[in-house]
Amino acid sequence: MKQRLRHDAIVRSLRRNGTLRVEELAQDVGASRRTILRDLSALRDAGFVIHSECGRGGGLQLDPQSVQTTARLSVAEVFALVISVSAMRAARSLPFADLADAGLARIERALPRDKIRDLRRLLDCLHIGQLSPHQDISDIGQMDADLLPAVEAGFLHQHQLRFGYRDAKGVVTQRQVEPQAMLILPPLWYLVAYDPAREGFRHFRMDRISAPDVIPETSFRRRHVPFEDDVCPFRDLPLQPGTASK
Amino acid sequence: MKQRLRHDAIVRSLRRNGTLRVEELAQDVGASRRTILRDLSALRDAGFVIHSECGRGGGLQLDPQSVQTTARLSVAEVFALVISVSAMRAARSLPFADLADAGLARIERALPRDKIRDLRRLLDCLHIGQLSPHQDISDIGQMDADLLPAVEAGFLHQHQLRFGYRDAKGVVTQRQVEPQAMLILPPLWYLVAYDPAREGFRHFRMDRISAPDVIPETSFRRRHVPFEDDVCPFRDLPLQPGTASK
DNA sequence: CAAACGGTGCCAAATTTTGTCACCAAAAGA
DNA sequence: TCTTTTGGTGACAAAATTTGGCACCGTTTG
Repeated sequence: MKQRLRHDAIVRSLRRNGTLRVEELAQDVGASRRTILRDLSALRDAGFVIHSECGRGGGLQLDPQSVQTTARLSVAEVFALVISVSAMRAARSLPFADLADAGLARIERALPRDKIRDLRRLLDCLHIGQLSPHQDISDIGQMDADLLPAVEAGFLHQHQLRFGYRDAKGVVTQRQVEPQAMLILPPLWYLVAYDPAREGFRHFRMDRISAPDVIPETSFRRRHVPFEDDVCPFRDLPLQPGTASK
Repeated sequence: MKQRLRHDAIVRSLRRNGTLRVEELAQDVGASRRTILRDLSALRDAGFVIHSECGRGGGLQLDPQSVQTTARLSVAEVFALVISVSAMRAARSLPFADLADAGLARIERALPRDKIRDLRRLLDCLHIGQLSPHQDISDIGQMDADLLPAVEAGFLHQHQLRFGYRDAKGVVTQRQVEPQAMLILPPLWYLVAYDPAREGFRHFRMDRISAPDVIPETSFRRRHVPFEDDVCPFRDLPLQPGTASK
């Protein structure tokens, strides 16, 4: 049997049986005592907490808190998760915030270095505030599936975005703008951008943007965005406590 | 060099160099052409999208969208992530919902089977609604760190919970109840439980619960919880679209 | 057609993993 | 104190897996 599979089998067996002796475990997964001991060492290296006691009545016990899963995530998925959970925390509706943060931190640590930098830069662009109670939110639409990648590319490579925008009256106009920030006024998300043609900042509701497109030839500098007083940058919220430690 | 490490090296090299021929890649990571081809096959199995073109000017190219991370998460962390992102989606403030869901689905698939069942049962206990605008939310406190594991154990094993509860006037009473559901009225979270001593259902704000404790000897049956009309079970929301497919 | 390139099957050589055995350390009884 | 039980380590040969080399196939491009 392959090493990896046996490791999984050991974890399963320990979880099922509570406490086991090495001999029993060896018989259970069909491997020798020595191999089991080697595997235990590897599993402990991998982060599983396995208590063991010598002598009569001794045995092995897997700390149920340490049962782990390995999941493969694409970078875009990680971004989405981080931003979603961060927004959740920002909205202060979060009894599981610490645990979720710990999970995020672990996911984040697993990212390649340059992607971590990208993620930080994206989070730098995020701001959050309170929606005015007078705002009409009855017509929230679906966001364009291509919007996230486009906005992401726009932010990270400082490229202008072109898209169609349908305003509150339903009139669609073509825009070409410099993306400067994203603003969350739950439950609405806005793209805050500088429009060179109109020489000023504009807020675009993200569910009203259609057919977004990155213009690779373009480039621009980041500007100071004039936010309202009650808008707070995401990075000022205490995020990912796990990243600092270790 | 170990297989796993070489696989990582291949991904790194492809990401660095954009497009490469098999020969070049082999030289880069110090392995033979045949081994590289075998590794490529394994990587594709593992979910990496690697484009290849035959003939002159051909070569390999890693789809940057598919760059993946493997993260090890504890089960509690997965629960916290799933519940957080699900709540996010329920609050309808979610431009990245689909991606985050896909990530969650992948994480969920990686869980051991019985833990998936536990997760489903936990989600079954979750309900969400709208907080009345008259509610005073100025005194939201920190949730007890022991509460989540206790509530989880209570739900999953049908054990009663004992805890101290501080009501709106600041008076603390001892309770021993049957946990029946969790109710989210953003930004507040409530434990909905049946109190046998008082013969009725009670809502407990989770940030006002202290010193929670599971009473393992006890057991109870699930009851039909009388919810308000605007309260909706979590499971009725379209969750984890990825889990159904495949 | 020939050359450049990715991809596959096969098999012996290289490498890693496994099992056996001897032995140590700690805990629990007798 | 002595014996038994049980986790843990080192060494080494046997077993299993991985690797490299080779021949060969299919596709694309000039």
